Amino acid sequence: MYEPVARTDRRRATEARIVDSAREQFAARGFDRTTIRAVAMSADVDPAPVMQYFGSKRGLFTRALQAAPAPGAAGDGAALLYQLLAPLGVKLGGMPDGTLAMLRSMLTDPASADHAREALGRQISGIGGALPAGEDGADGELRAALIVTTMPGMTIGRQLLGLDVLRDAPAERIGALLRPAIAALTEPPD
Amino acid sequence: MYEPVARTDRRRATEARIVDSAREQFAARGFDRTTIRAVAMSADVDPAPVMQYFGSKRGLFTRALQAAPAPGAAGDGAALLYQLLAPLGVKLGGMPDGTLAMLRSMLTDPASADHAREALGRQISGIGGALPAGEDGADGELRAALIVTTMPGMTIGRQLLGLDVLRDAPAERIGALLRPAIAALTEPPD
DNA sequence: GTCTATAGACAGATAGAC
DNA sequence: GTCTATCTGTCTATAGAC
Repeated sequence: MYEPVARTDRRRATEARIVDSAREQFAARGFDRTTIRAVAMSADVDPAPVMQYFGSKRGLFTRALQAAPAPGAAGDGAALLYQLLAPLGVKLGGMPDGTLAMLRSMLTDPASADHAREALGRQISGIGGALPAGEDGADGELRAALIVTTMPGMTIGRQLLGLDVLRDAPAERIGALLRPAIAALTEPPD
Repeated sequence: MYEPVARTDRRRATEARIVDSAREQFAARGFDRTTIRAVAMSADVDPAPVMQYFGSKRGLFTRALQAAPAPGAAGDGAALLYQLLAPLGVKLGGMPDGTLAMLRSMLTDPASADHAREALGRQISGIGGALPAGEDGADGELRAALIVTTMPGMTIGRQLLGLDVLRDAPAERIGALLRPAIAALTEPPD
């Protein structure tokens, strides 16, 4: 009761350190191969408190993902162009660790797959709604899906697999090359 | 010595059944979450012979991948267009299980990552060499990489994550929409 | 040759000492 | 509140019985 603030602060700092370490490891190794023990050691704490704080390994994973802003679903036309490029990871030269953690685990961990499906689905709906519909009934959602899936494709090649050609290329160059391709998908087929 | 053929045939048939089950499971769950036990049960054999036949879990995984033809590196111009579309999984409406197994595991299993890196690298080199170089020195390899990484991106969305929009769309439609986008990447920037 | 039984390792989670 | 020690379960891999 005499130093509640200091104690709470220490606790918060420790939690933050654990979450940071966890996010790095989840991004680097995926959910399954990341161990509570390794995270604790990296954060310089013991494994027991980690369980105490977050309840379970999955709880820690969820917290690590939450720290990174989930790709939103801005709806208006102005946000469209931003949505086309920013999520591609081109602007910042790389996706944040939280997103990488989700991408890394989405193919092997069902919960991560659900998370990814929902996040990508939101992006597809947002972009698809803003795309002009083709006269032949071609709905924009499919074109939006193809645009959106370009993000994980390139991010996987560039950051997760580390393909030399993609990793060495400056972000602006990639953006410049990608822009006309995305534009082609934006316009309805004739 | 009296029925060597029949015995060998039985053995071959059993091995084939095991490899088929393994390929399905590796494609569905990835390397880590696939267990020898589950594969054996699915193939209706006991786990012990599986180890006897393939030496290790990794050996079984390798065999399961080998069964599927690795994306080749055909070099001439005629193969280029085929390389652009066939690996996209559009033609056949889906990638074979062996490829899905590799894709599923490449983000969490280092050996699978190496395999994927090499396979994609071959495709990039093959296509990049055939692409016309830009006058500003923009090399074709980067554009080839962006073309090639479209494959895992779309396949992940369509088959591994199972995004509704992509899964429900007919393959020809996807191909038709993708063609102009790929064409935009094929031509050097001005 | 095929299968039962087990060894050995390592994970997540928990209970109790300090 | 923090950590040591342990429990429980699951896996790969191996050795030995039939």
